[in-house]
Amino acid sequence: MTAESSRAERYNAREAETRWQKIWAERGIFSTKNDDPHPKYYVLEMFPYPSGRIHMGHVRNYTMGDVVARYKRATGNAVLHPMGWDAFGMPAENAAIDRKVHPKTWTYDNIAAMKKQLQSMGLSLDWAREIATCDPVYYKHQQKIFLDFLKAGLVERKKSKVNWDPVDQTVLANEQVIEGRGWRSGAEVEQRELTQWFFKISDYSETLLEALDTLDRWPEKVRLMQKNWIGRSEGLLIRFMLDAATTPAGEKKLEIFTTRPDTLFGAKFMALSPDHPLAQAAARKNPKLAAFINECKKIGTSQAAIDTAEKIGFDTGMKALHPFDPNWKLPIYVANFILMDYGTGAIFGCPAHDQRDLDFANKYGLGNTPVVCPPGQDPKSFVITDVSYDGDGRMINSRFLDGMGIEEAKEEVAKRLESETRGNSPVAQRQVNYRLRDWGISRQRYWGCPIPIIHCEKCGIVPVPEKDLPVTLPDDVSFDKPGNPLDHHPTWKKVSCPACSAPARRETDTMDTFVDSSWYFIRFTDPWIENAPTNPRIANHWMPVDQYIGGIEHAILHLLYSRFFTRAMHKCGWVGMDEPFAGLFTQGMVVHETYRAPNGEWVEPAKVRIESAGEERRAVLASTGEPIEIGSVEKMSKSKKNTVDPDDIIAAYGADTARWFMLSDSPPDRDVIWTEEGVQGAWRFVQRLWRLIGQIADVAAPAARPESFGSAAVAVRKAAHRALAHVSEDIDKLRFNRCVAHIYELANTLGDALSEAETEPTPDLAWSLREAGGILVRLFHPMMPHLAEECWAALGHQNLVASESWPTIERDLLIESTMTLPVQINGKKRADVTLARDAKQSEIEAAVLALDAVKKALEGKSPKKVIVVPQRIVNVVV
RNA sequence: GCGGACGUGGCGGAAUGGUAGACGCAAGGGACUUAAAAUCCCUUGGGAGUAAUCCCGUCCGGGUUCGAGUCCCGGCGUCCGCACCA
Repeated sequence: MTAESSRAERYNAREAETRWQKIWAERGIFSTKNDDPHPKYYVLEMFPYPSGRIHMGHVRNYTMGDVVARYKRATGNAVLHPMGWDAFGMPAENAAIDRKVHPKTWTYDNIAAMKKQLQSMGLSLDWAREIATCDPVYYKHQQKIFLDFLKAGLVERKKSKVNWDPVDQTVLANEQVIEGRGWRSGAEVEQRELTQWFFKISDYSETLLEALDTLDRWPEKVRLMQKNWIGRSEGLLIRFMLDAATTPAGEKKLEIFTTRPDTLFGAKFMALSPDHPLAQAAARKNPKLAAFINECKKIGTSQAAIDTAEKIGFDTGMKALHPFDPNWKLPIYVANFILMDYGTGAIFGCPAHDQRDLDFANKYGLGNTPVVCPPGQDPKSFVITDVSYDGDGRMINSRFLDGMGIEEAKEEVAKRLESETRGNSPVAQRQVNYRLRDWGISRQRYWGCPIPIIHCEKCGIVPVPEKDLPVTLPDDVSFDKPGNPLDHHPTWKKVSCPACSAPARRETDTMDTFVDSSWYFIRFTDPWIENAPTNPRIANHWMPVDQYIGGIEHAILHLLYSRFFTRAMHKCGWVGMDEPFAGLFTQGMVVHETYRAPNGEWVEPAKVRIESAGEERRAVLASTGEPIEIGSVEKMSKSKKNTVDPDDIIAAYGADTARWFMLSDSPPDRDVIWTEEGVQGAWRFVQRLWRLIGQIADVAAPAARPESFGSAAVAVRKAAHRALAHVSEDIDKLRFNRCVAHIYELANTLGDALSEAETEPTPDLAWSLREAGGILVRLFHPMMPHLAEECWAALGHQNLVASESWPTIERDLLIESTMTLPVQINGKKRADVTLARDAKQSEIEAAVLALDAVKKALEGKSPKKVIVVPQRIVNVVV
């Protein structure tokens, strides 16, 4: 075949990519109209924090989203695919402290730089909807939402123990403490008692938990993590009467929460949190107890200390009466391991069936009585010493419960205690407890959304009137002193009370940045509306997000907050649904080998040259040839210097190569190993596609579809439509690595077909090659959009492939007229048999039994059984 | 401790209970070239055999099934999440 074309031999990605990006922008093909009548599809990737430069994780995330967006557009949807900036946060303030740059300047410079980088990736984003959360135009509405939540009873100000990050000098939510350390600073978190603003997420514990079952397009793993985080447990709230002789006057009863009321006859002691009111009351009369409580508080300053602290208790001398036996008195201890903010802050201890209670009882000589006997165990010989038993069994030593199963016993105890009253209240009631705590949103930092509240001596807490929104951050702040710059500002916090005009103080805490990201996806639906956070009609049109893509690290934090926020905004009328993300996909990380010089220093991949001699693979310093040790494959990080800069890759190979490699090989939810060889492979394929399409463009094909097709043409057409069917299905299921494989297969097939056609191909084959080439280009367009445009133009099309619709599958071509069935003998493959597709069962059997291999195996006997699975396989059992 | 996921060639990985290893990478051999790059062709799970072909093979041990990488039971290993939650 001749290829004397004027077309460039090699595809110049740099030149072509900027050219096509410009054309897309000029024609505005990615801007989405809110009144587009096509079925809506909202695809969203988690918006980035503007740290300064994008990293490979962003490239992977945004490539996946872009594939979905372009595919959905091609299949006839109105696609909403916006981008913005999670722009408030500590790093901007750290930059201000370290480099004397204003957080605003730093942030907006970073946004500009990163936007340019994202644009160089060729993402089909609607930039007209761009949002920065640090923009007063955005946070004005967030303040309005805060005030709405306040009115709706979803905001609370309360004093509580909070997680204090001593490095960032701010409070952190429970979700933001990872292994006892601040999620951003890594500093050991301390416990402090402060007055804070809280969102009452715990009001929604039950719905947040229950609705997880409806999120069938979320990863099981994420749903499970949220379920565990919400931590529902069902149990019984039991009121123990106190022994009047041993307790202070006025204290009559002690409430505890238990999930094991069945073990009530195994009780040996009661334990109170050091913060429990009864403990506090007793301490006022008992200096030794007061000293003990003080001791507990000292230990509990850092999370690490709590983890390692020994379980200690103090016998208060008080006694509680067993609910089923007023003569049975249980000693009441104060113990350091009882949490005040779970349940009632008090427990009854059953040492035989709870390891922690057993450790405590053994330490203080309280003994134990087993009340659940494991199946097959003789109750007389069942003894607990150091290991408690928490398994199933039959009740023993438990009076009227004896012989019952655990569940039966729980029910019996509940029934009896519910119907019994002491004073005016029942002895017990069924209760559900959650581990989930309210979301503390106060941050003692500057670069965040101001909380629109004024503190007045006379009027107390006064919301900022809506006409005064936004409460904007002052620009003239100083970062010289530690602490909150807003607090140090000479005038900003001094205001007059909106209610009584007296001098008052502005709230100087700002909101947790996770508030900013809890509703941005709703704002994207109409980012222009000025007088309200949302236009509910438009929000309800686009929401929920059909496909959300981001990292697994947000499995709890951002995703749980957003689910809460959507419910709360629903309550306030800003949106009409509870769940923000119908589909969620969590992508894996980008990892890379690490390299270490002989002096122990980490070396950047860009400075390393890999040399392979046969099987061996070794690394040297590119500049000197000095040998370098190849270390383990790890998440790209600055500390190990194993990062690759997307800019460098795009400059060297183009965005399409980077995008293609990101989607190849690894399943998208697993980690992908970035290798130079892999990028080279992707780059070679880009060039190969360009040559292949060039060759196809040179084929003289008839304009009209031929009447009939020869076998070579049919083979080409079948390959194209098979690939089309596979790629369509695989994009739908986000299996990009398989899409890549099918595109390779089609390219291989077309390459082979071209080289097999020795002379100029027959008209039917030429037409089929053109058809297949056009399908191929549209198939790889979502992954490599610039190359696809270039190829589409080379094939003679005047329009943009980005606006072209997805090819239509000709189903007839997927059906073979003959089938080749593998023939097994006793489950092992021994032969193939090719038959007409519609061959009858009896015909298949006859053909199989006539095979030499089968005859040989049968040795003249008849088979025990012949299993024919239509279209699949035949198994002969001898 | 509790909960979950995973374990397939030299590597990344394919495989509705139905031909294990698609596709890519790496490697080896060859063609083209003065040479290199680029490109193209061939080989590539292990073993036996000139060959046809046969045997073994999806972490280990059992089981269900005509048939198991896939389902069930029991181990081992790796990774992740939660962790004084009563």
